[in-house]
Amino acid sequence: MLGVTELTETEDGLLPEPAVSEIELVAVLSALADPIRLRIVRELAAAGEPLACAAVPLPVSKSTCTHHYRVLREAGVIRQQRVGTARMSSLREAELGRRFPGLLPSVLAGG
Amino acid sequence: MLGVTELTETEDGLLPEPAVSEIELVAVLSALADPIRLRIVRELAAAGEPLACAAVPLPVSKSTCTHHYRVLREAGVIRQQRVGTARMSSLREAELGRRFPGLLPSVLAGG
DNA sequence: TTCGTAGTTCGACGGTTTTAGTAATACGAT
DNA sequence: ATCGTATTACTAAAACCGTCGAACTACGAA
Repeated sequence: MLGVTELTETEDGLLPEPAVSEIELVAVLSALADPIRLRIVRELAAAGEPLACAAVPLPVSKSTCTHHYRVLREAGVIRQQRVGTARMSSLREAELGRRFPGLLPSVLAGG
Repeated sequence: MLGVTELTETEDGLLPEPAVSEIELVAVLSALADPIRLRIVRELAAAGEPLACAAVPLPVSKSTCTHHYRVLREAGVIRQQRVGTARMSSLREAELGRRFPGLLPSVLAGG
């Protein structure tokens, strides 16, 4: 079962995410090609530590917010973990850098 | 009128495109977040010289093909110029590199 | 146990994107 | 002039995406 994405939440509250080798370029680019998701990614990068969804102020409803975080997670851009009632999200910066070197930095730097 | 995108074709057959400063990150990412357009961009990068639309074999109809080239051009990723009956397309590699350093190389390198 | 907080799921709506077909245009060659 | 090639424009259908509200789950605190 090596390399297969978990379909259900693991015991430690980690939500399902693609393995590094499974991360697809088109999926990552699609995930990043949205102003709100880009903003989330930038906040996470700036924070440098896991952030709760609610910690990033966004001009959309909660359900839309959930949607955007899921797109990012399923693309392999972020990781999400249940901690109590919160979902702590963090950038998969190193893993992404391993799969697509230079991509995330250039996006984060980009105006 | 400096820095304003031309709305109509210029005399030398150059099709309307955004100025470097007008190129938007989200637009570029959206443009690249499609398998067919990514393929076009890769072929153009590999060729290193302007290519006619018809020179890149694609599994879609001609009109769809036109559409994808236009998306790339309007995002500022490629340049298109009429040469006789053909539209020669080329990557705006240097300009893109100036606006978003490292972005295109990382996308081209990515699996 | 009851309440509040954080977030999800579901169904729907509206707008955009992708797609193809058909007709039209521009040009080079005959 | 006419023909073939390359490509666009227009139109219309299908698929996709971002958005919301309402109902729901899960957890911690009082």
